[in-house]
Amino acid sequence: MVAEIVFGQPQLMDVLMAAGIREVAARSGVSISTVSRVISNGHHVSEDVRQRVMAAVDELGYEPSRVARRMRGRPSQVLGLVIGDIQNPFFTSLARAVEDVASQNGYAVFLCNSDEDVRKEKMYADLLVAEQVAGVVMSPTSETGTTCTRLIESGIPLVTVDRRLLDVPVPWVLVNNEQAAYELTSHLVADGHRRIGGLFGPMTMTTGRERYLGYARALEAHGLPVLPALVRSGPPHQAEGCAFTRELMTAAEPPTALLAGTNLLAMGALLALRELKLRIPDDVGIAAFNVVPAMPLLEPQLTRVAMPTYEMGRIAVEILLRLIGGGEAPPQDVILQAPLQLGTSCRAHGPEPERT
Amino acid sequence: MVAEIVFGQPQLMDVLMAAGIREVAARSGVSISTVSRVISNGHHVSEDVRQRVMAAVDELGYEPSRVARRMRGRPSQVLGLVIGDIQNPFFTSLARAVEDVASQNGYAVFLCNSDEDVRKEKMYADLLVAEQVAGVVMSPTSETGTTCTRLIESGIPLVTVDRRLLDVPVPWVLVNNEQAAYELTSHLVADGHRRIGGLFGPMTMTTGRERYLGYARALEAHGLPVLPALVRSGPPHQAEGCAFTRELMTAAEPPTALLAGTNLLAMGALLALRELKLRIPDDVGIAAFNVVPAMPLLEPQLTRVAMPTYEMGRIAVEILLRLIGGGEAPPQDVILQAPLQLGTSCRAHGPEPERT
DNA sequence: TTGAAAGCGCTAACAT
DNA sequence: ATGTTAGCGCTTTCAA
Repeated sequence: MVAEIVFGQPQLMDVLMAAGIREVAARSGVSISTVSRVISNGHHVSEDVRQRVMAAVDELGYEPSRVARRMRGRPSQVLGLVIGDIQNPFFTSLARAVEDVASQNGYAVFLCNSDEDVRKEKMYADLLVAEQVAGVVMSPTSETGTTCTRLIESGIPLVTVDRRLLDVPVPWVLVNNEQAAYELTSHLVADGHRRIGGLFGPMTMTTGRERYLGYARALEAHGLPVLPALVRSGPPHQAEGCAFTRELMTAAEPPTALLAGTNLLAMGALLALRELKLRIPDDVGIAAFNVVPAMPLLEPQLTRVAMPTYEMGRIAVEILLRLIGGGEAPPQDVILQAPLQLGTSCRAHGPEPERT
Repeated sequence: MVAEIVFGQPQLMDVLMAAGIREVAARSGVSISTVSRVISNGHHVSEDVRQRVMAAVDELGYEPSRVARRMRGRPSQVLGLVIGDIQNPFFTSLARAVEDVASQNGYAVFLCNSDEDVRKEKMYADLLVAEQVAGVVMSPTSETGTTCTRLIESGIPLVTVDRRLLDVPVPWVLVNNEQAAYELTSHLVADGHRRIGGLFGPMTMTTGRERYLGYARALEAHGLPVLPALVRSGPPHQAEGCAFTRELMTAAEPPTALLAGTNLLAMGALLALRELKLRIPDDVGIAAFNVVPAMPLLEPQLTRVAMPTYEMGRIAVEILLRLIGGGEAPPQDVILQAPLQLGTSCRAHGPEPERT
């Protein structure tokens, strides 16, 4: 009340220019350190002063500069998210989870698409250091943490999702890839398939390798051979899913079913099968990792393991925040289960193909 | 060469600790201001010194703190992207474009999901001010720029995409919504439909209103009445698309075709039609704005206008960067065309429904 | 061409 | 409980 009169009518101008801590101090008649105390923790300030300062803050629409705070070594309120491609539905959902948990805790997040390119990933990792982010969630392109050395040296907490780094001790959040692949493959076998093609991501990544191992282990467990001719591995994109499927299905002895190791490989496979006029599941069975958003519209429904993408993102950030807070107990690595969901895409065949 | 000897062997330690400008200065035997000049613009430094400094930069793995630079009022290398929901495929594609162009120009981008919630949008707008971002791309939730006042006062350039702000002069990038809706509707009419239902986003947003206007104008142009009973408007989500479609199709006099005003409304409509066991296009025709990623897998292919989402994002950032650079010519608003793509989802009906 | 010094907006010792 | 002061890592006058 009184203050308004004492300080004349600078309101109009002050509101126009983004006010700093000094303006707030002047307006409430205290020093800037008192203002800092009020807005930082509120300790060691009389109620009277607190009120006056908060009033000035409101009137001036003051917001402390997060940049200046970071300069003072305060943990910044910013996280980095490094993923392959936000357009991959798997990462889209993950990103949403990360942003949700981050914003709930007052953090903003940098979106970084690596395109599975090590150089771009390193560029972003270094940028995040330069931006002094408080922590990073990453789905790394390579199994070695070479892109993250500077990040790690800087002491910035890092958590990986979906994939692991093998040479640095970084907490991770994954699904049980091998088991999920084992279950999917076993399901196809139980449905009567004997020649099962496998489409996988690169064997240089934990995901591709582990899923392949689950596939191979399942075949062996059922006394079936693992035929290299039926296995394809490469960049986990739609184009490769298409190409691999065309190759496999137009070979002399095509498989009777396919296991698609990622969502985009599955998308590509479905497109190729349509192009080849092969019906699902009559001509070929298919089971897949992960799903696409339009899943409910597809006919038939795919038998699949549903990746807990949102959960993975949520948990990763929670671990990260604990690390940033200087967590007491060392945060654990986390393995989530990816539940098998039955569709109608791999109906049992007879041991001999039925002639029509 | 010489420097390596002169300065002993601090390499090991220096590399471990993230080096600052001081370490670089010490190592190259110059002052920090010289180092700054070298890494900033390179002006007014002798070639000899430049070389020495760059060598030290390399050896120490020095990267200037982007935070400290921002403190000095330098335009930061950070953009903000405020969208409804990264999980909406429309925004996913937009975000990818924004990140692409941004990273090509050395910018990082904050991902901000507003959930079409004015309060969350304002929270983010203020946060972006506090982070001193260089500019913001926003798809605003409201037609009034109330959430952006502080942003605008701070002089941070803003460009809106897909939607416009009516009360503040902010450049925008849109598609010609009214024309696109007109074309889609005309197409349905040409295919023999007389009762065409319309599903739209909120009429409080430019997109919803303009698309409704195009729909209404097309009906009138063909001598058809605009029946409020056949029009629904609400949050442009899948759930509403479902609910609206159920309402319309189970009414006493259901429409013979639907116009879906957004991608998620279309998704919902397709789900509801499947649930109601209505076949497309035999039982009901449908035409839609925008597409879903799994579009190529859908049967039948939808007649639709393809939103140039990536283009919109790209152009928005280009305008933004020009504004940040203090562009000479005032950047124009941009209207993109959304091309009509024909599918088989609205096949002509006879004037009288055929009984089976 | 180079260096010394001020200061961006804030926080955290250290005084009072 | 409050104020004074010294920086955080850089850029940028201003001198030399």
